[in-house]
Amino acid sequence: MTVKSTRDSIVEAADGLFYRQGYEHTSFADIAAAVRISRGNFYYHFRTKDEILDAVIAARLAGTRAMLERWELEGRAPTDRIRSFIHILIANRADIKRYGCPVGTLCSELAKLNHAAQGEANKLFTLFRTWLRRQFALLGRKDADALAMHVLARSQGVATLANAFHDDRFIRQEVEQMDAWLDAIAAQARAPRRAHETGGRAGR
Amino acid sequence: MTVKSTRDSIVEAADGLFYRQGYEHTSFADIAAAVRISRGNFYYHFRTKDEILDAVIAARLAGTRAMLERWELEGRAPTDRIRSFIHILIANRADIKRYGCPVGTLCSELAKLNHAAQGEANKLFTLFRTWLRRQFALLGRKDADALAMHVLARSQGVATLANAFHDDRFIRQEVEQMDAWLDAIAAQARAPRRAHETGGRAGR
DNA sequence: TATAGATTAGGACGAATGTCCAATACGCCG
DNA sequence: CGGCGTATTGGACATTCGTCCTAATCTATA
Repeated sequence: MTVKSTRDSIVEAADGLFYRQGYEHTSFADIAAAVRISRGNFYYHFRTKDEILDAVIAARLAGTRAMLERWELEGRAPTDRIRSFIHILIANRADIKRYGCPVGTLCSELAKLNHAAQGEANKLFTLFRTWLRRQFALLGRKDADALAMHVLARSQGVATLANAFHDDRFIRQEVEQMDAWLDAIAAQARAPRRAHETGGRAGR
Repeated sequence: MTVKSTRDSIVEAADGLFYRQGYEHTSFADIAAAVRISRGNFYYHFRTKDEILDAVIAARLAGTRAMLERWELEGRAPTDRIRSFIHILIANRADIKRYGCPVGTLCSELAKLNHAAQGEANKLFTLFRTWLRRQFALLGRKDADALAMHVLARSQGVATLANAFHDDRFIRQEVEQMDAWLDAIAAQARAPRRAHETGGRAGR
């Protein structure tokens, strides 16, 4: 890996600042100061703030895709892979407590701003959604999409509350529950005849 | 009810704008225009933007307290009351799809701004949390707080994803699941000896 | 009606913002 | 070395922001 280009440095710094301070609250000056370049140079690479946002979202999409591919290779069973997803709540708990979920908070902010990049940002969610859906489908679930949305939603909720209450134990508690829930799904996949036992359309 | 005072009109308009556009993205001029008063008059009632935010949060806290008391009176059994909470997702689904949860999005934004009013805004969550906890405690649950946080988290997650995907069916689906989950809890409350059957520390 | 206090209007202020440009420095190839 | 395209600099710009002040208007009481 060669030396980072200025453009990449800008995107990287903007990414972090957008996450920690929000998109609108981050100024050109903030990013330029973080990269230690002048605002003029900044303008050479990106003509508008929206362009930076587009680049940041594109970078996040690429990063997410790479991460999902990694999980796909590392996890043998689909349940292992889904667990990889659930456990980012643990791995990133320090940041989540302080800044919430990078995806959820960005999409929420852009929705309020009615920003043109809303659609692109939401693709981050879609990426996780389709990936999770495939994993559940591999477990033979007809309701794979509903399950994927369910896992996504619970993770989002945990992130939001962990952010508000700065509560570490709560995160672990909820992750434990989601693990148990996932175990039940895995058990159903091995003995599909008794799937009705746990009730609920989405396999709870 | 007499004519609304100017101050109350300001708080009401600011409340709506903060919800729909976000706190930072809403300017003095926006609020003044919504109330149809001059910025000078505005300044007479509130000297800083933070003061308006404080007033809006105070109003929301009062409104929430009143709503919880109403639910307390209307619902005979604790499960009925908890269901009242869950079903605001349905009642407010139009707004939630467009702007997310008023509490969650405000707290998230203030966290990123590292705003002084974070603590007050989080009290909105605490209000729901303690109220839900009491309901679960009335059902004889030792893990009432964990259950309260669980319900809160799931609602937050549903709101966030409904906002991102503008999905109505998803909301109904998840509410159905939460209803079923609540029914199981109610059944356990009636037959507490078999509570271990559904497993999970938080009574899943 | 006169007067004091509360309310409203409209504009001024500096700071910060996103955007843009002209001038300079750098690095590679002839 | 000379020249050319890329990269970088620092500052100019109009606008908007939150904040603040003064003058005018309304309202109620004496």
